[in-house]
Amino acid sequence: MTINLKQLSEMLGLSQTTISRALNGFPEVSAQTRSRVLKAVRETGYRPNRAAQRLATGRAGSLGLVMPIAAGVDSDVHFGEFLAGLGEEAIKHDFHFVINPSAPEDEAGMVRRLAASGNVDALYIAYVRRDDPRIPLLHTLNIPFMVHGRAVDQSVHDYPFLDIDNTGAFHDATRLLIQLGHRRIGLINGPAHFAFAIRREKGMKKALVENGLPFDETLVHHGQMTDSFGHQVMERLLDGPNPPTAILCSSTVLALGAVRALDRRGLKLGRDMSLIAHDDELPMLKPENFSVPLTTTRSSLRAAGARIAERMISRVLQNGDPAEQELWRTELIVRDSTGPAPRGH
Amino acid sequence: MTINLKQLSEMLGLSQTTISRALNGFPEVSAQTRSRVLKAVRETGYRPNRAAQRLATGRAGSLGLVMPIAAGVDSDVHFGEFLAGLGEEAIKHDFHFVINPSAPEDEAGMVRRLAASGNVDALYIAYVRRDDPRIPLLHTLNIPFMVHGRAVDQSVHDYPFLDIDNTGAFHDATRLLIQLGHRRIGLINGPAHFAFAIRREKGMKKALVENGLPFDETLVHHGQMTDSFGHQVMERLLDGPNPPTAILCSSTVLALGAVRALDRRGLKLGRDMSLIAHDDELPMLKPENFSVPLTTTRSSLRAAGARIAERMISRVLQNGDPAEQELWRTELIVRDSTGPAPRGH
DNA sequence: CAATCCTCTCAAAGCGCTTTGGACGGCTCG
DNA sequence: CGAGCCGTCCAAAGCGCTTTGAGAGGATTG
Repeated sequence: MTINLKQLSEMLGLSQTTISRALNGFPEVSAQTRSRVLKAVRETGYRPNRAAQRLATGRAGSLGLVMPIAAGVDSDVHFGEFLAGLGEEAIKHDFHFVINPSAPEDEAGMVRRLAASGNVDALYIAYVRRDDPRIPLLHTLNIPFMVHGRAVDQSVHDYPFLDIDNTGAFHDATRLLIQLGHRRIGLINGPAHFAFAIRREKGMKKALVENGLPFDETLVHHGQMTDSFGHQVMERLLDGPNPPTAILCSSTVLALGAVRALDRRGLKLGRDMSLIAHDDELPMLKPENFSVPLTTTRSSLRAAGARIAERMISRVLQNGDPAEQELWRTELIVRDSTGPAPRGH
Repeated sequence: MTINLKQLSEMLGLSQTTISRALNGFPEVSAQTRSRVLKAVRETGYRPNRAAQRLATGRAGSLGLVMPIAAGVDSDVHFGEFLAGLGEEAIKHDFHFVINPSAPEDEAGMVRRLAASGNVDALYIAYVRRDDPRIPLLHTLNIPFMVHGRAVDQSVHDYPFLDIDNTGAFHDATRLLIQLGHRRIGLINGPAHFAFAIRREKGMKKALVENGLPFDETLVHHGQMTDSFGHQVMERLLDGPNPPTAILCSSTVLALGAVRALDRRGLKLGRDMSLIAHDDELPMLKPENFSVPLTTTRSSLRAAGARIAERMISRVLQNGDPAEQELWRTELIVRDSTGPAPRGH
């Protein structure tokens, strides 16, 4: 139903070439012709067919991402926030994104198919694992890509990524707790196979070791970043033989559950228990709005999304970014959920 | 770098036609040839170029959605959950989706462009307004579409949608509160221009009227569905001259903030104040995990996403769905956040 | 044994765009 | 005045696939 180039060219008595050039800003079209074309486009509502455009040019303004999904698997709150950042930037350059849902176990296959399908200009991957097979795979695939995060033990190093300094963040947070006199510190972390979780644990461990404190594995728990998991772990820790006096949480969502467990027992945050959470700046859950405002390590997930889109797009448009690697430091924001360790410990 | 049909056909000494047919399951290819082709495909990693496929067939297995986005606008937690449902179903049919970010004020324009661009087979719209201009627009656009929700005052009625019975949900919830003896009931709702918010308010009003109770506008508040807004409204209501004894919340996220306001004042949920929230089944925030488990009107957003994908795909594949309209009833799940109205009221 | 029917394969057209390699006037310049 | 140039425009090729219409060869039929 929608009009195409050929029809438009017949209407105007011009060649398809001229119209194409007029639309794409080539200089060899007279001003008069160009405005005639633009007027006709406005009136007819003509839009170039993207598939044809892509076939002809090899690119069509789209970023690809694979979204891990499965019937039983929970969706991730952080995904929406990240997408918002990505979109915010993409819209400036008239890019859209193609989301391919994929079973978690087939992510590598989906990446490969997405790249070969030829309908994305660049690829994005996240939820990086320790030694993520997708990274070497992408290297062989000959398509621009960006990694959100970075692998831990891997021979491949020269790939473009944006990551936050997870180790540094949790190192700093732990050090603050130690300075406040805490000796037993718990960690409620994300799933153990994710690189960010590995690094956060590492940062915590490092600070403990630097200060001559033991690292107690029983205080560390990995799982889904949900309210329920935070609650469950906190309960378990409090019921343990020798509960910690401070807790690190990998997300404010986990903190939500953890705090609830404290409330239920009448324990006061910042006095009976200190807590520092990592804050991705989810708009629906602000650390300053907790009953006791939360001390956090802060880094905007949305800003990361925007930056990643920016870099992918500039690579696609050939404006550089030769495998640049970016590591963002997080901010340690001290609020009321941290306080001196209770006596008797 | 990736191999194409022509190269593959030369490798095998077969025509492109035969390979295409072998791959797409046409009967007129001998079993032997077919398996030879499949073997070669496996070995070379050949994938048909989607853009070419789309150009040739007119379809390419993609659903389009526009995502409202802007620099200052918060991302919506519910979006990710919905997307999960959509993806879960899409993957079964090897569909992907194309997300076009759009400034909220240009959503109609983006819908039009997306339809004309020809790179989606069907369109999805959500965040329906009272009299949403996108619906009549889609009607003229000659592309399959699905509306999540439905408009309120609109001359156009014959479009395919999936909606939940928002009026019924809040009617039932309100009736329960009235039966428990509540006379003053507050409502913390989503943004006032959204159809779902309008219907929820209507449902509440209806129950009040049916029971001869007055509808007090000062107890109704509209805004972003965030923790902060829930908290802010609850504080304001409690500080008012004649506070309600029960509250309806349009989301568990709003309830989160509202409950926090109650906790801060030492008010006990289910005793000093009753609360019913609408529950979209966000995995990160379960009503049964609140300090006092929440009574809710429940409906799975994820299931809605899956169903919408299913219907769009079946329309694209010509398997029917002649403008079918679906209205899902919600379940009223009674937990501990509702109780008899306190005496003295 | 010729006529017919399958079975399997192919060449070529076409989807809607971009881009290459001219072509055609009207200028300027020596 | 003819060579060269510039400003505009165009015809046609090509992107990688699907699909139409046909053909070659072998099997089946009367």
